[in-house]
Amino acid sequence: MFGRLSSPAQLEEEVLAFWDTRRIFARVLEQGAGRPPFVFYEGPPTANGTPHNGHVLTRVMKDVFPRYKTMRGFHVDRKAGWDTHGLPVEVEVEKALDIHGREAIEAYGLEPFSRKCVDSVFVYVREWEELTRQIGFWVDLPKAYVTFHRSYVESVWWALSRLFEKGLLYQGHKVVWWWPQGGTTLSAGEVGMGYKEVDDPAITVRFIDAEDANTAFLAWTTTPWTLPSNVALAVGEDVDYALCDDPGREGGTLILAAARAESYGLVPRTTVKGASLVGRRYVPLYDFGPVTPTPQGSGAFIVVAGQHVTTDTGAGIVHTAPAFGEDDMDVARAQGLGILQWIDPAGKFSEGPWKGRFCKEADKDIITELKERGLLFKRDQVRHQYPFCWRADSDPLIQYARPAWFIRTTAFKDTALANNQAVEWHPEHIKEGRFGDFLRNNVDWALSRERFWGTPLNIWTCEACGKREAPASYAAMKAKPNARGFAEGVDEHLAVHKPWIDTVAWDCTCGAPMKRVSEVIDCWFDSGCMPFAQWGWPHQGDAEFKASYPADFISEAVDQTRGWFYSLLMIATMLFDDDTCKEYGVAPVGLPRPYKHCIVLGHVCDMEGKKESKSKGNYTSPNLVLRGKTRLDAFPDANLARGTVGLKAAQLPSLDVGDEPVTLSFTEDGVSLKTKVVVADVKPKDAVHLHPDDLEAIGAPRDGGKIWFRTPGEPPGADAFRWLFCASNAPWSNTRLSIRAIREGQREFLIRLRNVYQFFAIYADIAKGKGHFDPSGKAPRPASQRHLLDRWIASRLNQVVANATTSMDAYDLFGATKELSGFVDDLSNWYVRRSRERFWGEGTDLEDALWTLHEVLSTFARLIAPFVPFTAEALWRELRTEAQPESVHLVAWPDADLSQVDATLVRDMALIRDLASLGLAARATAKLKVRQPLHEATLVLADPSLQSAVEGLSSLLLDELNVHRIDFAADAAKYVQFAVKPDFKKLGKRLGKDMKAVATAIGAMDPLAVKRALDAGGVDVDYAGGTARLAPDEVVVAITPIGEWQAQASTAGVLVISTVLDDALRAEGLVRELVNRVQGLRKDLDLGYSQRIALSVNGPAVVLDAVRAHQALVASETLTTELVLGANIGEAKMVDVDGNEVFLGIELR
RNA sequence: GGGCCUGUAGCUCAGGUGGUUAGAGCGCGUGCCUGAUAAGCACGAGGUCGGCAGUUCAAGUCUGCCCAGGCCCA
Repeated sequence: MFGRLSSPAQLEEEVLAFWDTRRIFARVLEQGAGRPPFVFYEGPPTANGTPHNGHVLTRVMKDVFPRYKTMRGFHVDRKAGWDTHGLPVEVEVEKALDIHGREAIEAYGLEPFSRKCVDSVFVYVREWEELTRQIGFWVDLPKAYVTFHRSYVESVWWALSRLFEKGLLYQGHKVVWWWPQGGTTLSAGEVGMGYKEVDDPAITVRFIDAEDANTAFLAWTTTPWTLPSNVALAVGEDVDYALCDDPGREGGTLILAAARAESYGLVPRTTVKGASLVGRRYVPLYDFGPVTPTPQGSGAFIVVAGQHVTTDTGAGIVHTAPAFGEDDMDVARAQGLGILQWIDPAGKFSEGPWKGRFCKEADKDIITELKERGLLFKRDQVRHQYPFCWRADSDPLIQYARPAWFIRTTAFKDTALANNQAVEWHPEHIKEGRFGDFLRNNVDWALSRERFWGTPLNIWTCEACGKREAPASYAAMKAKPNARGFAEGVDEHLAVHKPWIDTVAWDCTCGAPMKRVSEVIDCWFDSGCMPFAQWGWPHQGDAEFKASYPADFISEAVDQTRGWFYSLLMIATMLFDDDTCKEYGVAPVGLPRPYKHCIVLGHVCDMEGKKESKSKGNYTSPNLVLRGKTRLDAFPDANLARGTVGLKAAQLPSLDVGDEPVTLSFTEDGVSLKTKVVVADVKPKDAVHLHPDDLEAIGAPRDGGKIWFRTPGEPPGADAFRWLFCASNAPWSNTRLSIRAIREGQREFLIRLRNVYQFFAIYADIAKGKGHFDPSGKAPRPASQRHLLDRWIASRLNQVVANATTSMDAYDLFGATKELSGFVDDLSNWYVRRSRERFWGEGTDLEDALWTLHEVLSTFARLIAPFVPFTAEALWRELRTEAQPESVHLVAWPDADLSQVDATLVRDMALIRDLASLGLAARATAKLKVRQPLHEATLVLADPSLQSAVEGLSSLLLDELNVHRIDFAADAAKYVQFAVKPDFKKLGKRLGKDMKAVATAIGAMDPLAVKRALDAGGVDVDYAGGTARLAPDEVVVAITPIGEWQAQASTAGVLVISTVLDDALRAEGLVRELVNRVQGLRKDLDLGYSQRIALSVNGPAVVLDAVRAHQALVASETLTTELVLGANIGEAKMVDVDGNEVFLGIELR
């Protein structure tokens, strides 16, 4: 028996259970041992948040290609990984502990804090593992690498140690968003949470020219407290600057951007280019102390050129205080300006008259003081968005330069660019666009972070002589002279973290103690070390590393361009040059490294095209797609009506349930309640509102709790989800996700395919029961001897195999899936549709049909396995023979057998399908339903040479159109008129400018005459520029129907149906109607597909006569062994047959 | 403000190297078929291919500028 396929969600659970009990994934890996490797790197996700739809996309992509390559004969190791370090982790822990800032964390204790971080990174690991399983992502979770594990940290240390030894690590300043009251850096995400609209002073200040006390530069700022730390003024080199009379100073001159003069009420006297101002010196506003020089020098108090200068606001001359702005710092670094930082980390002035005052609070006094000195030109106020601490919202954040460690990546810019050249990016534009651009503008990597939970920077400094060392491992530290302070009795992974690592010390050669710097590192550096750190290399895992470097394939979303794609490439560029490879016994990898192909994924968006985001709530939980249920926080809301559930407005379109109710319950199998979805002011993420009485009704506490939320109908399941991401558009364009879109793709592909299988299963079982079909036996006939339809579908299948293979080898997923959907359409809407009667028959043709469909389906199961692994597995399980592997994922991807491809047949069949369309359209216009047989259809082909092709396949056309005969019109002119036009593509190249004139000329000629001339070998066209002789293949002859014929036309030709009905045809039509009614009754009675019956037909003579004339047909179509006419048997039912009252009786036989 | 991407039917998307009836699915309307039924088929309505210039015999396709949206940076 061929089993029927379960509903998607159930089918998927069954397949998952099968994979588990039969260890299929493990066996796939075992089977791959010894095969050539295809290397895949998992970009580690972080498990301290729930997985969302974007992660589903990534995981699908990371699954499809390894599955494909496995089936193509490669060994694909798939080591999972978890990203566990970094600021987001700390933030989550701070939230959980309700503390914030350096002091609060230190007060809480660094040891328990780090332990909390470890717990936090795996809070949602079960959700991740469950999603990974349900979506069918095969990845080796038990062997996952974890970035905080000691072996991983020590690999990162090795990398840093190498960079240190090469002199590529240096100390400098990095401008960060700083929370002075908390003494902490905030992440970009945290800064984004704290923007408020505030009023700030906006002042324009005179900077007096050092050479000419009458001239002043005007600069504008909203942070007066940064003025004492000014070191330069920046101008745009191409910007026009105006010299104006200073209304506040007799004989004075002001310089500002010409475009801004009017807004200050100033009239330009002359203008000069910014470039001519560069190098002018000015008098510092204050003198609190010397400038701290940068490595390049300290040429402060000078006019410099800056690319960031705009003339949108202010004076078009930018006050530059590198300690308090990133652009300013960049300029300072580039120009060797030096730094002034008269604000301490607590945000207070460290020198001068305002010493001890909080920076922002000193603004007023600074302005007053400048006014007294005559330096204030104008005072305004601006209302703008300014960030505050998201936890303490009265504390403003400031941009603040902190000492930081850098990697001199700029020294590798050229190599990195060359490396990038060798990477195959999908889509291609990333190479020169987003990524190439980023590399060309490379700045040194700011490596260190003044935080707690991260890989500790492994640099130790001697307190006395300043000597520095960067040991590459824990063991190397222990081997140092008088090494001490190693954590005892602490988890080995924690021991390599703060604070335990901070006590490790040893003696310098000078005898003084060496202690570690306090910083941890950017967690992007962690992830970029993943190719070797996942194996703990070079301290361990030598064979594993060497076998898996570099990667053939990685894939992540586009936001990783500056993240993982960069860290991987830059670290590999710096560390794995040929010399290093030789030193470590790694075969030189050359370029690219460490990845060859990268698919850059677009974002998953809502139906408005907005990126799905947690805070907006404009997304659907993947669980609803996969299993139709998810857990949400329910909050009581007495404003809601009973029986309604409140969601965020943004969630409604994504949920896409329309007016249908959703079902809520407290426990998974508990009391359930159907509720209508309404909009409510829901604040938290993943939450709903519910009336307290409703909460109580389902057994939940009245003040809320976690509940189960179920959507109506069958959930689409993992394969439908995967198929959407594979087949709806190219992976790099954004996907607008909705349940509706998932279901649409599901219907078009999965359900259609499933229907074909169910059809096969029904008839294969019947035939098997009669001993007519045995898939484990030998096929009765080779494919070449079978029916045209069989040969056609085999041709199509092998074409699809060839094309899909080519596409997948080129990483063109979308192209491959388009081939597959096209094939399911061919299979369902033509092969099965036109072959139905063959499956009802018997004998060799039945066996051929069953064999063909069986072969096609089992090959197709292999073809779809990488994309929809569940459906593929279920199909394979039903179709495979005992001798074949038990899982489709243990089988090879099919090879295209081009000897089976009959390209002419494929072309001819396309023509027939086109003609069938014409016929159906003609019938529709004539209002003749298909069940009514017609005498004939007359065909005029645009290309008469195709006549024999049509004749060969005409029986298909006869059946599809229900006509008795096809005529090829001898005199085409009787039915159609001709129109001729040039083949623009062919002629355009030859004629060039004359093209238009020739087209006009030929259009004016008698089409019939042109056609005859062409038939005779060519036509001469006279036009303004002379005479052109056109060959037959340079002119397109189009035909259109003439007169009132029941005709339809396409480029293939014209098809005319005869509309004349006689009594015999009517009788035939009646019989087909009657058969249809009997089949309906059989179905109502739920009769088996091969159940024989006795049938009585009683009614008007016209019906009885018709049936009498076609007794054999009626009997065979309805499996009637006894036909009674003009009397009733059993409980006869009245049916309508074309307006006739007919009684049908059925009894089993 | 900069970079990259996108803009084609009401919606979601296809449309190598420029070539003259711009396609599909969904939705809508009409009709049909069906012993595959959680289906299927056909027909119809629906398009100034974001806008404006330019190159060309010929532009959805190439170039420039603009507009709108998305993402990443500032």
